Amino acid sequence: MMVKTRFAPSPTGFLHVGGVRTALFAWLVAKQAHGQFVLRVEDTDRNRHVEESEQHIVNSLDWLGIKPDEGPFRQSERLEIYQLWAQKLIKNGRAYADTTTEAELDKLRQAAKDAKKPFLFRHHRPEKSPAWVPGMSLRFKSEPKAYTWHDEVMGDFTSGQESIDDFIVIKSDGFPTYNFAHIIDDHLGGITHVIRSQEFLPSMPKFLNLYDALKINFPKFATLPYVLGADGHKKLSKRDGAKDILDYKRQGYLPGALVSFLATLGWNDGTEQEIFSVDELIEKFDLKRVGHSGAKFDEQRLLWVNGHFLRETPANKLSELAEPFWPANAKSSEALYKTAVLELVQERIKYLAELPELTSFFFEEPNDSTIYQLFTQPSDKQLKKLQLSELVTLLRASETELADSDFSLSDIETKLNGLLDKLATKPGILFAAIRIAVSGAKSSPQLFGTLNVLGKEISLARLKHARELLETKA
RNA sequence: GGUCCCAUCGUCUAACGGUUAGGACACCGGGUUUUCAUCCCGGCAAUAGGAGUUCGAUUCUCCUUGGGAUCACCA
Repeated sequence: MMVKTRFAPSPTGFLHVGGVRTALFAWLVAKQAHGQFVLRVEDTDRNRHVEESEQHIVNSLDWLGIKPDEGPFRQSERLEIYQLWAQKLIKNGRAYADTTTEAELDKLRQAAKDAKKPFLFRHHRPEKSPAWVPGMSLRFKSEPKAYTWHDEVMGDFTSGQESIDDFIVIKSDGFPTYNFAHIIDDHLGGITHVIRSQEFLPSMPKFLNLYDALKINFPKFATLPYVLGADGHKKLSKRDGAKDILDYKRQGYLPGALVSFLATLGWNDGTEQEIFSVDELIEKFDLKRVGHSGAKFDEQRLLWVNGHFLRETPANKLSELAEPFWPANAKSSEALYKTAVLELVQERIKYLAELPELTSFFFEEPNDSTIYQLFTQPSDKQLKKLQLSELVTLLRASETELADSDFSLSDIETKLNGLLDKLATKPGILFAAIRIAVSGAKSSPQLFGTLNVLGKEISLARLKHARELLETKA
């Protein structure tokens, strides 16, 4: 039988890393078995429905390369199907119209709570209920029994009849509940592996009871532990500030990095490998090696993974990816120039949205007061010992020396190393001074490359400008 | 409260019942003869507690503690 998995989000907002990981694992299971992956939108709650949500979910998965083979299906478009199965249930005496009001329900629940007893609706089943017609809610008539089942991740479970109860299958608005619809859709869709997060585990017995009533065979189940928020120990949720997965796209994270990071959040292959390509994941992923406990979402680690992927990206590909991230004043710059700049910062950039702060001085003159401040209050210990007049001398000498250079990388190196000997000064001093003059930044990419990319004209002009700045203040 | 799930460095995690409890992120230190970064080397740092089974327990069992989920006409 062909393996078929699904991801079934409800369109109530954006997708966050927790949801994405569930989708990823389901997708990996399908791809590994050369099976199919289905996207199903569980839009049966009209109150919580968010219009743009479905498109957002599709876009998110698409960005990550998690492409559905089928779907997106919408449950809201399959109402007749659920009606049909509901009738089947009624015919078999396994569902009844429920006319209990909300107030009555509250009262029953409160009474159970006061008595410190669990609330079970089946203890309050009406003796006889009216024939079910649309506009009424329909409740499943459970037949409590013990169950034993296997979970591909968590192992074997047993449950007693105390955890089985009657529950609503069709709401009074005519829409099915999750509890009902997902079972029918999975069955009709030929889903072989139901992979979902932990919050559904306590509901398993009642699901199983419904499978039985519907005469549907159990699929395989796989329960994934939670992804937890970084701050607390609670499951990641939008309420607690979980980020939209597309925020990572906007920040210049690479989909491959997210995928690798998310895959290893709760799973590993037993080796010491830390970074995985998608192909490796498809080959190596194994539900049996998914951990049982929740995993905190650690942005630091994601940052590291992303930096790794960024460094591995070929130059031409990186240029393409970086295009939307350049600072505004880079617009008029030539592609060749930007590529050269990018090459210089590639090893230090963690996410592409850092590009402006890392590269701004390549596109605009550094700020005078920043330069002045860096010279007068340097963080560098060696620089700190120098008088302004000494700095002026260093800068002037650099100008003279570089005026003769053809500004090739090797010549810049030769000239400046030569100057080091001439002035009998330390690289830590001379090069730091040049760096500040030219970049107005306390750190920058390697100096010779920076000068080379900036070019002779600009480099010399900035050296001169910085020197004059110091002279007027000296 | 009932039911259920979980428990190894700060974090992600590894360890056929036998290891100096391993790796990675973060942090700290050193090196790669300019800074930062990369890369390399090194350091810090963990089996929640208690019983039991066993020659031997991170690993199996039970209890305690702690954390979490769930008990909706939400999914």
